[in-house]
Amino acid sequence: MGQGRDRTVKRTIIIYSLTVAVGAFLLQWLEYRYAVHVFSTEIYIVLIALLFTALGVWVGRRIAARPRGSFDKNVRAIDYLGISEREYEVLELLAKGHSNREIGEQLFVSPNTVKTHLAHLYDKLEVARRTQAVDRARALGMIP
Amino acid sequence: MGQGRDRTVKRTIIIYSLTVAVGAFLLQWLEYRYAVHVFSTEIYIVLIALLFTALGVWVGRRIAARPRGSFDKNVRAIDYLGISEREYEVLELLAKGHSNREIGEQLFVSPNTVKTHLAHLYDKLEVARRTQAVDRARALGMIP
DNA sequence: TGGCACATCCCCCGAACGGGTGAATCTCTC
DNA sequence: GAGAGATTCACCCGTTCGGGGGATGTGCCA
Repeated sequence: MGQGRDRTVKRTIIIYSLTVAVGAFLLQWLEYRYAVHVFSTEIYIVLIALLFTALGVWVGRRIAARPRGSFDKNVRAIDYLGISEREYEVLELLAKGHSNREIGEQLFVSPNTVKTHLAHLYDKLEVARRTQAVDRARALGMIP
Repeated sequence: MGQGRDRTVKRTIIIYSLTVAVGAFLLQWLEYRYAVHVFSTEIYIVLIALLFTALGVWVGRRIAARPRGSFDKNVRAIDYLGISEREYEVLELLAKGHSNREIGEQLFVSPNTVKTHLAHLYDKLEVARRTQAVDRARALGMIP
C-alpha cells in the first residue's frame, strides 16, 4: 500500500541530488569563468542558505504530503474490536454505499449473511445504523 | 477553520528565523574567536547547505502536514452541483450517521422535510442511497 | 407581477434495513 | 474430542428509507 509513496520519496531524492550537483557545477563554473569571487563571501553564504532552504522546503513538502489514495489502515483498532476478515470486507463495501444485496453479490453470499456480519459490526462498533458504522469506522481510521 | 494552521505556520517562520539568526551569530563568533577560517570554504559551503537543507525539510514538513481535524471544504463542487445551504446541513448530519428523524430534530424540521432535502441531494449527487451520497460527497471533498 | 428557487410540510407505498432467534458448517485451540 | 470463534444461511417483524406525487409560503429578479 506504500509503493507509490516509496517511488515518490526516491524521485524526490534523485531530483534533490541532481539539483545539488547542478548548483555545485554552477558555482565552479562561476569561479572558473570570472577567476575570482564576484560577490563577497557573505552574499554567497546567504544565497546558498536561501537556495538550500528552498530546496529543503520542497523536499520536506514532498515527503510530508502523502499521495492521494494512500491510507494507513488502523489495524490496532480492528484487532482491538475483534473485527474479523469477512466483517471487514463487508465494512469496506458498506462504506462505498452498497446495499446488502449488492454486498452479498460481490462477496458471493446471501443478503442474510451480509446482515449477520453487519449486526456483528454494529455490536463491535457500538452503533445502530450502517451510516453510523461507516462514520465510526472512519473516525477510528479503519477505512479511508 | 484554518486558525490553528495559521498559528502553526507563524510559529514555524519564527523558529526558522531564530535558527538563522543563531547560525549567523555562531559563524561570526567562530570567525572572531579564531580570527581565521578553521576549515576550507568548500566545507563551510557544504555544512551550510546541509544545515539549511535540514532546516528547509523541517519547515516544509511543518507546512505540508495539515493538523488533524483541519479540512478544506470544496466549495466549488458544492456550487457546481447547486447544493443549497439547507441541503448541505442535512448532508453534514447525514455523514455523521444520523437518521432522518434525528436530522429533523437537530434542524427543527419534520422528517418529511429532511426526506425532501435528501431526495434533492440524491439527484444532485447522482446517487440512490444515503450511504452512497456520503461516499460521493466525501470523494468530492464536500465533507471531511 | 409572474416565474423561479428554496424551504417547509403532507400522504402513500414498496424496498431496504435492523433486531432477534435459531441453526448448520468449518477451523483452530485447549 | 469439546469448545470457541468464524462463516454461512433462514425466518419474522417492526422501523426506516426512497420515490412518487401534491401543497404552501417566502424571497428574488427580470
